[in-house]
Parts: sequence; C-alpha cells; structure tokens
Amino acid sequence: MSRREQLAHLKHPVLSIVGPTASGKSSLAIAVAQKLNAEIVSADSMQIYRFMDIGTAKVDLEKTSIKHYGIDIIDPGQAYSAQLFQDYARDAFLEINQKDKVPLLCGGTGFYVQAALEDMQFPSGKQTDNPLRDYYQAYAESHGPDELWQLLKEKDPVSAEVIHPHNVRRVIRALEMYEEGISYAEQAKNIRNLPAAVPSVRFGLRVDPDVLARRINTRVDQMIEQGLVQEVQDLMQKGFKEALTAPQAIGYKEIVAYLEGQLSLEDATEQIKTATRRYAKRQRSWFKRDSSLIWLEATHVNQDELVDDVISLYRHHCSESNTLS
RNA sequence: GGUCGGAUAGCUCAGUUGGUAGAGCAGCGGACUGAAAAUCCGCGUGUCGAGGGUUCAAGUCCCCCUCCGACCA
Repeated sequence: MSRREQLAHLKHPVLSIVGPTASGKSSLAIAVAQKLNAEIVSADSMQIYRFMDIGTAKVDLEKTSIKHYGIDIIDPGQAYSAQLFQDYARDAFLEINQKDKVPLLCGGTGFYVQAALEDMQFPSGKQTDNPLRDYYQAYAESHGPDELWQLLKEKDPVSAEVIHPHNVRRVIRALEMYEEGISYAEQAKNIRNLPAAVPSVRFGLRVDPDVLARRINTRVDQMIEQGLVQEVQDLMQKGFKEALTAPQAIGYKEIVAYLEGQLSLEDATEQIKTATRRYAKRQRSWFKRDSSLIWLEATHVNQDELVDDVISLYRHHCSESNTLS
C-alpha cells in the first residue's frame, strides 16, 4: 500500500482538537488521550522548538505518560515550515497507527493542522528558505512594496490580483513560485475545499473572548514569574535572535526588546498580553472557516464533561466512516 | 485658601477666526498553499466633566460647580 493509501485507511481516524491559545486544548488532549489510548501530535509552530518552554506554554513532557509528537523536534536556530510539518505529522499518524492507537492532533497553528489533514500539495523540495528571497526582500526595501508587486504583476498577473500589494511576504512567495513554474493563485484557489488526506474527526474549542483575555493576562504574568526572561537570555546565548522562525514568537520578541533596553519589563509584559490576544483573534478567524469542525463550548465547562463529549462524539463519528473513499 | 493649566473614543491626545468631532494604540471583522505566535486588509465605537448663559449655531465664547495636575501660600 502506498503511503497515501495508508494515510487514507488509518485504523482510527485522527482526533483533532483546535482552538485559540489558552483555551485549554493541551490539557483536554491529554485527558482524552488517557481514556482513549491515544498519542498526541502537537500542531504548534513554536512548541516544535527545544528550549522554548515557558513562553510557548509547552506541556511538561516529564509530567505526563502520554507520548507527544511535534514538541522539541528542532533547535531554535533552525527554520521550519508547514510543508515539513505535513510530512512529520503524517509520519507520526502512521507510527501511531502501527501501535493501534488513536492519533490525536492538537494545536493552535491552523495552517499546520490543515497541511496535515487535508490534501494540500506543496511544491517539491523541502526548503525552508529560497535563494531568491533575499533578492526580492532587498528589492522591496529599496523600491518599495508597490514596485515589487508590479514585478509580480508583469510575470504572473493572476496571482498579483489575489495578493494585496503591501503583503510583501506573500508577494515574494508568489514570485518564488513563479520561478518554479507554479501559480500561487492556482494553488490558493482551492484552499476552501481541499479533499481530506487523512480521515479525521475535528473539534474546535470556543471560549468567550473576554474570559479568554483574562486567562491570557494571568498566564503571561505567570510566565514572567516562572522565569521567561531567563529563558530568553539563555536562548540569546545560542544565537536565537538571528534565526528565521523562532524569534517571531510572541513572548520572546518582546523580552528580547526588554533585554536590549528598548522596553521596560512592565511594557514588555503588556505587549505580550495584547499580542497574545490579537493572536487568539486571528486563530478565531482561521478556524471559523473550517466547516467540518464540531464546536465545543468550553468557557465555563468542567473538563471532565468535555472529555466525555469529545470521546462519545468521536466514537459516534468513527462508526459512520473511518476511511476515505 | 490663591493663581495657572487640564477634563474630547477603552487609553494617549488633535480640534483652525463658533458651523453637532479625528489620529495613533487598543478593540471588532476579514484574508491566508514552503516564515503562520508570521504577513496583510477593512471598520471610528463619542451625553466633547455637570449645569446655566450669549448666539440662527457652542467642543470652541461667558458664568458657575466638580475633579485632576503644577505652582504660590
């Protein structure tokens, strides 16, 4: 059987749990995994990094007996991508399947979740960077974003049409793809209705935004108390700042600014809180569009109830179909 | 107690010679196919501190009160 077929015929569909940061996903996932004999695959673009523990609210792997994939898999100096995660997560699904256990995908990085579960096809090659990127970046800086967009418009007008001229990062990506003979617009066209690559039952946690904001605030204060500043200091010793992905993390970039004297610790803490709130908002937007999600109200609900709901709904949906046609 | 300054959006503040208000941040909504905790787009949400007066018309001028700040006692 091909890898593709194996993925389409898992013994147990992937149980997926998504939701905004601080919604209680990780803890719910562990509780569900214990009752369901599952192993967890984390879909989190920052928890994949070693040494970034406090600021990413990473679960303490020493304190749980549930196996976690997707945590501490690379060093902060390395770049990562949705494409790499797609392969990684699918390998994990197959490995868990071998053990006859339930693969439980849990995380807040919607792009990664979609890449893992749906038939999203990335250009071949496993690069995280592209040699052209620096050239176009420099071009945007010297000529301005609109000029760069004009460049794309000449080469690939259809893609230029779909991308806002000021979204430099995406304009560059489209130019890169053009050089490889791929149309950004063509790829992006189907994002709303990609077929599943893996059978799954998907849950989304909903938490009242005001309640979530309060949770975020106390969690950030706790991170500071637990030594986030020290953690960032240690990372800077390791050349973290120059890396591509890791220093973009909320809670890290602000503390770096504090350590460099650009912010007071108080201001840095405030900025972490608002950045986290805004992140939660973007997550809400992202997950809203997934019509296959089963939404669970998690604002004032006891976790045990949620666990029971998830398990019974999962079983119910499994009996309906557990493979893809 | 006295003098001066301030009081306008959730916050910091603009507001021309009187014509019922606008920026930044926050917030809300949205996009998203190799960085996604990234990147980008859209939206002003208001008893202009209270009361009275002048005026066709007051955030703006006058009176009075309240609160805050600075200075003088």
